[in-house]
Amino acid sequence: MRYFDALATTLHFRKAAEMAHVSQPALSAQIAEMEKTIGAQLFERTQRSVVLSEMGQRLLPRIRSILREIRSLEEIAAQKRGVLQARMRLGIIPTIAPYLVPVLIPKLREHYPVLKMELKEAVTSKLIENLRIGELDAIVAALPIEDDMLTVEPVFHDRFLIATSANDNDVLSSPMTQDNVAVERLLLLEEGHCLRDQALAVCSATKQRQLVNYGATSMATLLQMVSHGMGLTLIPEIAVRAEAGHMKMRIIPFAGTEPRREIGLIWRRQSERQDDFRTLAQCIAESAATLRLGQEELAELRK
Amino acid sequence: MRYFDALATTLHFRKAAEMAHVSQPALSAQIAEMEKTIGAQLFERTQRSVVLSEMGQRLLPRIRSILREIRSLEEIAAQKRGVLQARMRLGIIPTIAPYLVPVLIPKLREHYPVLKMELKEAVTSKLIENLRIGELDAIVAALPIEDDMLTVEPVFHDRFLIATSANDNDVLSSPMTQDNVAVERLLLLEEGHCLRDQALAVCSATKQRQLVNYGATSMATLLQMVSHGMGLTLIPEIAVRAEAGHMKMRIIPFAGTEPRREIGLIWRRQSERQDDFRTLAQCIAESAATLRLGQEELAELRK
DNA sequence: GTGCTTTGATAAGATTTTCCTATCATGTTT
DNA sequence: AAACATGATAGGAAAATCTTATCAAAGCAC
Repeated sequence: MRYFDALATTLHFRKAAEMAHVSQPALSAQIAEMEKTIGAQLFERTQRSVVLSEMGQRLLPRIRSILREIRSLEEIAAQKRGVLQARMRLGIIPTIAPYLVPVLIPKLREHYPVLKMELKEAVTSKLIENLRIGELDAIVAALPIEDDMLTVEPVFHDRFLIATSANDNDVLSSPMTQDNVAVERLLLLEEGHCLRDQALAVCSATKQRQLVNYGATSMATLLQMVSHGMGLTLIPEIAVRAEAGHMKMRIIPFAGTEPRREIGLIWRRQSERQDDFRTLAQCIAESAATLRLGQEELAELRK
Repeated sequence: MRYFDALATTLHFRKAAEMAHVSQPALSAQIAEMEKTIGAQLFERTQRSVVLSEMGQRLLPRIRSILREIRSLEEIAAQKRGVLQARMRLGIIPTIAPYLVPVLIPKLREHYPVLKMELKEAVTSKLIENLRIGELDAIVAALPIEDDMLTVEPVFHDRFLIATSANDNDVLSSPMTQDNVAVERLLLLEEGHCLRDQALAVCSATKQRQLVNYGATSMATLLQMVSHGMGLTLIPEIAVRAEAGHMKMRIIPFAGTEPRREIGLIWRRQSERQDDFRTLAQCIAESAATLRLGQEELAELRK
């Protein structure tokens, strides 16, 4: 049934097989087997395309419903054991994971030693896909996320600061505002990262043509570039201590209203593990709080 | 899940294994496996008894619902192919099967050559059990049957006649009524057959103490006994031609209002194969009609 | 057309799962 | 005490499922 669901979703044997984590022949065989026992075609394979047959259309909602019920069953079972006692598969976006995880995991280990955490790092769109198909139980990502299937719980705010080279004294001359960011020197993450879009939104969108078009693959490489004087970038507060500590860099807060991103925990609306998620959200909020910078720290980073 | 359902029903490993058609160790292992993956006890095994744990109670309705949905899925698939195209597992009580089947099967074969009929012969209570747990799709039995899970469709009436030895001339002296049946000579089927109870109901219940307590295992043996002068019995009309034809026997209709049984087709209320069942009921009615006796035939049998 | 890519089906062999028979341990009944 | 009933365990067989490798057909580039 999972294979049927996947194939009905993708209408493509290979992609469905990938989604179901099996080889394409295995999926083919199972679909063929299913059609045999049912005694009718479920999919019409015209050349070049796969389409649901009438029978397939009729059965699809039922099968989806069954799969949903089974998943809910698993969740109830997990829930029954107590808060955060069952395996939790958590997705985290790459601009949060490396900073949050080292704080969150020990904290969880301390309070919930039985909990098995499985982590996955990917960009928001991938995580949402994984969440929807039930391969993840929850994800940590930047808001807003709007999706009827999902419940979104805001967890903490993460302000943006400017990271630039230690030699760069220009940024000290006047208070840093969103308008006077030197966009022509702005370095960004590669496409797909929400932080890239947020950075563009923060800095005045009018000058975007002048962008340096590079696209770093991670926060760490991006800041490596910054520290080597190749430009400046927005850095989320939670990343500062980990990244700026051992690099020659200057970190400048914005003047006035500081731009920030809101980070939330997201799960499937019909999930039965509400308590788990609320508890987890609380832990994440506490972990994030420890990553916030004090005044002295900020002054030091400003050099 | 089927095993879980069976065990929750029987609260007994052996009986559950039997119901699920597997060996007891197989069921034990699967339940143990299920408890392991869920991480909690599903059943509490105190000495001498098996009880659903709280977790088990919580999961039971969900699992039943899933099993029900899966069965409904199969039925929809079967139905979609057209009327009476999918395997039909039919249960028939022993006092009908041997007479109806030889007429019904050829008829079905003619009109629905693709149909695969699987027949099972057992007493009503066994058939109902099998129907409820989904091992049969429908049953043919004597009414009344009252069960919230089931739908009952009356199909035909089958009157009772008196069968006695060919030498027995007493029965010819006066018109045969329900009151003057020689109950002390009445032979019956063994316990469990509904025909036994019906025969007792037909003949005045006041004299039941005088019963010959034998209990034949089948209509054929019963009539064998009758033809050897060991007594008399009630014979359903549909059985007469097959049984009385080659035996020395006298068949006498009741005078006045003839006692009869009503035969119905019964299926699970939630089954999706309504059309199949209506069609099948029609075929059964037609088959039964061919077993009805004509006037001349009756006269001949009276000798 | 000839080669190249894509797509789903097929084949063969390995792996995993599930099952069955036989047996055991424990408590119950006679 | 002996026979019985009940669920767990062990060992090996059977069945289902998966993976890799390969194929055939169709679309596409040249």
